[in-house]
Amino acid sequence: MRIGELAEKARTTTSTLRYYEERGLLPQPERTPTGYRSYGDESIQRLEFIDRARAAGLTLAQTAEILDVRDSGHSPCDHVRGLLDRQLVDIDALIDKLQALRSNIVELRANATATASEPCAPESICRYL
Amino acid sequence: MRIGELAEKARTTTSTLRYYEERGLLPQPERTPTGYRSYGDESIQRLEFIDRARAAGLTLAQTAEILDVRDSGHSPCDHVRGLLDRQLVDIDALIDKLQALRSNIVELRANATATASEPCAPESICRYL
DNA sequence: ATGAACCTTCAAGTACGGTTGAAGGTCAAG
DNA sequence: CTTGACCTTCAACCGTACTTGAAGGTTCAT
Repeated sequence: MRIGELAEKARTTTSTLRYYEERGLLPQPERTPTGYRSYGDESIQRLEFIDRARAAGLTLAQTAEILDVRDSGHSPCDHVRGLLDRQLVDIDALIDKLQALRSNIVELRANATATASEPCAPESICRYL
Repeated sequence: MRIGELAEKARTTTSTLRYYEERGLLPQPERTPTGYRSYGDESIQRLEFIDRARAAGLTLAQTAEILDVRDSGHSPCDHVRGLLDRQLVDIDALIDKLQALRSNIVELRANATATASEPCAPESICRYL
């Protein structure tokens, strides 16, 4: 299978596949005599895994780590559990931060409505902020 | 006031101030005869405004827009209200997305715990994802 | 044998908000 | 008159995940 066909089957682009290879997510594939990349069907599974990892919010670097562990013959499962745990902590912190930001904006917006009739002083630039 | 003093008063760095100038958030300041930037006290107010805009999640580009309106002699308040409204919509969408991601991770993690004793098949890479 | 559609590499650009470094000029104190 | 802290410009770098473009080679159908 050449790169275009794999890209289509994995619903991505050829540039992304070359990029994944460069980042170490895909192994260097065999080449045809004229230098074209040649992939086997297992590449589709691998790309589906990468997709699931992305859906779990893992970065390409984290995903590459998991694949490295698997490629070196070990089970990456302990590592994956650890990553998922850290993901949860990080995401909760981010949500908290966004909710604080949201509260801030809601308050600013309410204040802006309440005082909409009075003009802002130029030196304050805009008192709604 | 030279750039170092302003940076200290506004709790930032000289590089950031030069960067803000380049991005159009700070006007080009007067210069001393030897080329040093020379700022008045109003620059502190302006930097505090920029800080509040950042605290409301506005980008430097949006903040520069507001300052442009004010600098051209108009009140930016209508514009600011619009920006805050859009901020709220965007942030709500982002929170929703993160909560969906969180649910996904929680489910993956629960499944990982439940099946921790069974080894993962190599071709699935890791079935926890 | 020609043209479309595919493939190759390598470099650079995208958004975001700065930071870091090099190479040099200026200011105030001792 | 020297030392150290300050200032100048310009360019390149950070992380994230790609995309875009240039310049060229290959494959396949007609």
